[in-house]
Amino acid sequence: MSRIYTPPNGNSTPDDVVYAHPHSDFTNMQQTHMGNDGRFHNIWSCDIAILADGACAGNGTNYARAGMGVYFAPDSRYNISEKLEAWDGQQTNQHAEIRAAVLALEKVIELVEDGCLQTENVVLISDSSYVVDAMTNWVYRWRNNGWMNNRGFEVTNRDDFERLDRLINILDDDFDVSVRLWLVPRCYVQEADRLAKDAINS
Amino acid sequence: MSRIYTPPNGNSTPDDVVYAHPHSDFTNMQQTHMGNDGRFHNIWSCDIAILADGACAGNGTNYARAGMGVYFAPDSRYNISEKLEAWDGQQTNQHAEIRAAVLALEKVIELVEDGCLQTENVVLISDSSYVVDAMTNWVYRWRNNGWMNNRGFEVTNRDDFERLDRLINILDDDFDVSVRLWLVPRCYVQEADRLAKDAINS
RNA sequence: UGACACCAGUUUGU
DNA sequence: ACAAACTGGTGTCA
Repeated sequence: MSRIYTPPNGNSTPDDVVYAHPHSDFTNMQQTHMGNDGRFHNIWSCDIAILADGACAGNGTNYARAGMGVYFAPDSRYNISEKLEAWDGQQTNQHAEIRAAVLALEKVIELVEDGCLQTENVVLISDSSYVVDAMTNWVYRWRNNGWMNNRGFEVTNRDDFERLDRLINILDDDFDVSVRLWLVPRCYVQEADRLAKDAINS
Repeated sequence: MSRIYTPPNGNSTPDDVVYAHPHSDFTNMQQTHMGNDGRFHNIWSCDIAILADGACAGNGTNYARAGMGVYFAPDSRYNISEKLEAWDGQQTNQHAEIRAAVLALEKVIELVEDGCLQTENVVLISDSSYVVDAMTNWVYRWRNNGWMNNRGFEVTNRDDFERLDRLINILDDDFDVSVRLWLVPRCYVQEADRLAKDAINS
């Protein structure tokens, strides 16, 4: 199945589609359930949408600092605001964008394994055509050509792209969760952007 | 004589060589002279350097639009900014690059015939190895093999290559002007690039 | 296979 | 206004 998410109405925005969906907000959930860790969690059996965004202060300079934001819902305990550690790869905007998507799907797997989330469809929302195009178009070529870009060099951030690709396949194969990506304008991922920037300034 | 220009110091750039040369700037010229057209022109007796560049918006698409830029000096009246007309051949980057060189040398001949330029050495500066290699290497074979490329097909843009080749020979034979070509990185032909792009967006 | 151009698009920043 | 980080493509030759 296609990894591209297309909203029911072609012109729909996340505001229309996600927030109109009663199941998109974890925090409004009243039902709780004791998870494998002995703590109470909300239980979901629904389609969910997640915002992922990266930020990088001083991008392109040698003092760049990158961070990732993953947003499930207002004040959700599952939201992520994480710095990209200096030892953990290049401090670039692109790297942060990919890594945000990775964190989002890793969290989904964690929640599903924990039993506190039951879902069949995840929509990963990003404003990065770099990430969305990579996972919906380019990756199929890359898998066949040894991850080479048009200029004959190895694809930058290959490790994280492979990781993201693998996560999508694992969710599909092992958990029956189909992940699709939705490319949206910047203004619709502000909550995740906030979380990414907060991580940088902490 | 070789058509390749090699700067005195192998690592020199146009910035080093051209702009350090006091005669490279038409606009600083104080002496004027009435030309054949009854108008006043600057008179030169010097070696000159000219930047030529082509641009092509949407190159490779069916809505491509190409333009040429020729740069003598800041705000020189001799600078050229010209669109490649639709009826005047293929709208491609390569075509524009060659045509820019053609326009430059046609302008030189015009100025020399007008008597407003006296020169023995012209350096035509381009960032196109396609054009420079063609005029400094490949053309000698092409003249002997009926303008065939390696794959046995006729050389693309043959007409303009022949025209350019002829201009160089005419300048040499009829005007005692030796033309040499200098291949430089993109960043050194920005002024001509600007003129080419301006032509497209007009 | 190599090289030089010419573009298209997105994000991140100062 | 500038630049960096990234991808995709064509135009052409050897």
